Amino acid sequence: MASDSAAGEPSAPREPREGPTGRGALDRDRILRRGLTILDEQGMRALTMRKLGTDLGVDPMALYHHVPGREGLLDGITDLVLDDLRTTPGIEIPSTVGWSEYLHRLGHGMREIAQRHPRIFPLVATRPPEAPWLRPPMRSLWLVESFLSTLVSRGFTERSAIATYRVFSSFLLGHLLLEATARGAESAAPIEEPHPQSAGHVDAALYPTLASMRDGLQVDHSEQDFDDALGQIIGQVEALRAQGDR
Amino acid sequence: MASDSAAGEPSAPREPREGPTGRGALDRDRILRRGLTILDEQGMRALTMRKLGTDLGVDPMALYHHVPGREGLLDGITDLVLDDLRTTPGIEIPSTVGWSEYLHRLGHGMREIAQRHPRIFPLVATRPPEAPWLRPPMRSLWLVESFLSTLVSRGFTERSAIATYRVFSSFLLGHLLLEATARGAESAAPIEEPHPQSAGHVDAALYPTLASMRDGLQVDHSEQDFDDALGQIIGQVEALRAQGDR
DNA sequence: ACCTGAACACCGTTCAAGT
DNA sequence: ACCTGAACACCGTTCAAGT
Repeated sequence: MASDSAAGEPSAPREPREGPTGRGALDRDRILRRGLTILDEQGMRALTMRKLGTDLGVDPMALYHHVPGREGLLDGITDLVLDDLRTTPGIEIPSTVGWSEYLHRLGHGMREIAQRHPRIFPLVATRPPEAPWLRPPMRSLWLVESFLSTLVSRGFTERSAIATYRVFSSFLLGHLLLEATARGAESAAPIEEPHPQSAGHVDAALYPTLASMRDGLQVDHSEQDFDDALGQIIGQVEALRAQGDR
Repeated sequence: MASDSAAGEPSAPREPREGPTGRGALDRDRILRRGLTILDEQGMRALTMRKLGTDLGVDPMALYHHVPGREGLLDGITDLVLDDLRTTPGIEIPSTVGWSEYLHRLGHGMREIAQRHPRIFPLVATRPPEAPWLRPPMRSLWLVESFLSTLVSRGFTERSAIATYRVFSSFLLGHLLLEATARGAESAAPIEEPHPQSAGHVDAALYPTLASMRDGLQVDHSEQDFDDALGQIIGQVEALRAQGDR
């Protein structure tokens, strides 16, 4: 909910400025947030340095004074989105909860972000990571730091904390990415809709099983499925923790 | 191994043609395969309609007679890569193996694809799915059909087959995508290398836990980790199957 | 210090014209 | 039927010039 304040209609937030090009009108944060809402509303291809510039009432080339090109803009937006996790209760100050509650909140906090920004979430998995040497690699080292230090302070050995990071991160990414692309494709189609009528039709001759199971396959249990899977993973982690260093 | 025959050096397969622009020189498959190797070797941004055209010794605009634009080109390449699974033993003719062996082979077959094409694999998760109504959505319906029909023929109920599809697909995607971005970032950097010397350095003041665990975090256990996780998932599926319809 | 405007080197795609 | 070439409407980015 925190970041959405900047994602509303472009009506009110223009007020405090003296004009579209008033002094102080441009800074990195304002650029990033405007880019974020364009991405949310219109998708990847609509986010253009030139359009973003004119959108902010400024010569497009002025952006380069605050942001290191388009690539850097995307990285900045991705980090901005992930930053919302910082204010999630139980992650902000993890010392108040046990490790399994921490994992639970982290999982659901991350899921909320993926739901809020389905068009952007794939970037979290796809952007070049801040620490490429990390296996698996990750953007936002602060998140990994928080993750590991929380587990260690709860009695995990170094080894089991690392194993947990690996199990948990790939689980989370897989689940949320699939959910996000489902939602992204759904809310997509600003102009593009390749098969408007064939949508949802399955050729029963080619794919008999698929066709007969169609009803079951299209029901959306994602909330329930996610929670089940999260529980499974936490169970696995419990086993990891119990066997400690080996 | 099957598709690599076309992805190798451009020495032998050029023979039957009379010249770079000889008649019949251009067809959809040749375009897709050339695009695939460019993507593998030079990454996303290097794949340009214009460059692909001249690369094939043809006016770039000729491509549009065989491929519906760049977006369609990417979809075609993604499908081409996934098609390699069709020849994987145990998936080609699944009736010869049990369900757990099938899942095992499917998992490892998919992993091989992700390893072979780390720059392309993210597209599998990211391209608009062929069946958006499917939860989770998926490209290549044939794969889902094969998956479900195999399970059903091994005695899975409809319900447990669907549940298995959900558990398995998100597991597989998460693991392989993280591995692929690791490899992709590694083999990337054709020109771009933002932090050549800071690479691998962690600020111990900012991230003390990360810094102290560095050695353990950078070891690559991915083969072992994948196999372990695959085993876990197959165990979960066993439980799903046993409890049948509910 | 920050913004501007022209310029450069590209893109994807359409379409009339060729063969 | 297939390929070509010019054209259109865009891109990201650099850089000298303004204020």
